[in-house]
Amino acid sequence: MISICKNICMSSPSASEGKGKAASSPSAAAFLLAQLGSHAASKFAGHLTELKLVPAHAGILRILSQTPAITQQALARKLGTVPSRLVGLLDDVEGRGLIERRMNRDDRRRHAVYLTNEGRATLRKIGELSRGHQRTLFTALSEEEQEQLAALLQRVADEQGLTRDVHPGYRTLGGHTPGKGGRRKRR
Amino acid sequence: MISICKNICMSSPSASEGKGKAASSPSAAAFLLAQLGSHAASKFAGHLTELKLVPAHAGILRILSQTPAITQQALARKLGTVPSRLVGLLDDVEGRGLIERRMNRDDRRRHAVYLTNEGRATLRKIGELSRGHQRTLFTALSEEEQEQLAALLQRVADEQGLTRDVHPGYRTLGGHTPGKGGRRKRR
DNA sequence: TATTGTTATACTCTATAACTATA
DNA sequence: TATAGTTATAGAGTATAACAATA
Repeated sequence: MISICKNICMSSPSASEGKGKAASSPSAAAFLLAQLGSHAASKFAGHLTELKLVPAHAGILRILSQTPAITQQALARKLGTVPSRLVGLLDDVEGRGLIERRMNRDDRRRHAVYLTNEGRATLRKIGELSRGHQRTLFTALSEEEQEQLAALLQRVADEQGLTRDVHPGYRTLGGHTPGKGGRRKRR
Repeated sequence: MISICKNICMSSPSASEGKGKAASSPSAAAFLLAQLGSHAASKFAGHLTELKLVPAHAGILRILSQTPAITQQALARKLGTVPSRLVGLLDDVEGRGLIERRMNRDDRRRHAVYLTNEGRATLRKIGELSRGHQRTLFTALSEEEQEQLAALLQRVADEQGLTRDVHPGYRTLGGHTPGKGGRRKRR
């Protein structure tokens, strides 16, 4: 299910530039961040396959636990994606009984999306996976150092204006354009 | 050239789980890492568009500067990709005069790939971009804190067995399989 | 027969735009 | 007319497997 596909992305600017002072490159931290972030995300996705879920599913479940009865439009906005993409993802998790689309009686165009009990149980399992993931990821650091790291990262994230809930994917790092599809006009 | 495509990937497990102690979630650091890593990689790719390059190009140039005369097979291995994919990427940079494929006289199947002078100049520009990237990424931190962060990250990366030169991409985090192509047998 | 570089192909993802139904 | 959810489609990426040249 999870593929082992790799992708060329960057290479470290660690090379020998200094005049002998073993100066670690000035952009080493940025590279490390990207490299480790990729690694962390990949490992997390791997853990999720135990539950036969992909990261996007987990993101949906979590948002639903925080914001029940959300509409698909709003959910798409929160996740930073387009409503059309949500359809299939919601189909996945609804088909497995993790969420429910309930009709809104006031406006029958809208669906209110809810987490089911099974969805909540799955979310708990995801939490357990996450904790295990975190433990194995940071074995090299003491408890205190982990907190130190988290604090530094949080400050960077805040300054960079990242939201605390969701992060966009890594899809189009290659500098390509994802395709300009569109339906044909029927006659 | 660079697309703004977002991708649902994870959501933070930051939710209210503790009993009031404002306990930051145990997997917050892993999430932050993934989120910031994505952000950093995306920004770096954005900077690279100034040079009309994608991250894979930069990775190739850098490896060539460290390992001249490398064969395409070896280069592919170093980058963690398949030789067939390298072909197009090398075509890109060769078409722009940044690299050269020279015929190996001893074994005419092999190409020795070299960086040109123009390629070296481009690599220097990439270095400048990287430094600027790093500066804007870590404005929130003092010089000392940046070093602290880099040290922590490096220890994690080493323990996790990541190489210092290249990192795999973020392509297949969605848990999909990239496609089972293959050529048709002629006749 | 094995290996190097290359090409053709299949499979996948993702956003766009049209579509249906409601308002 | 406008909006919510859906579907069909286009465009692009990536690994696979066959291929040609060489060993």
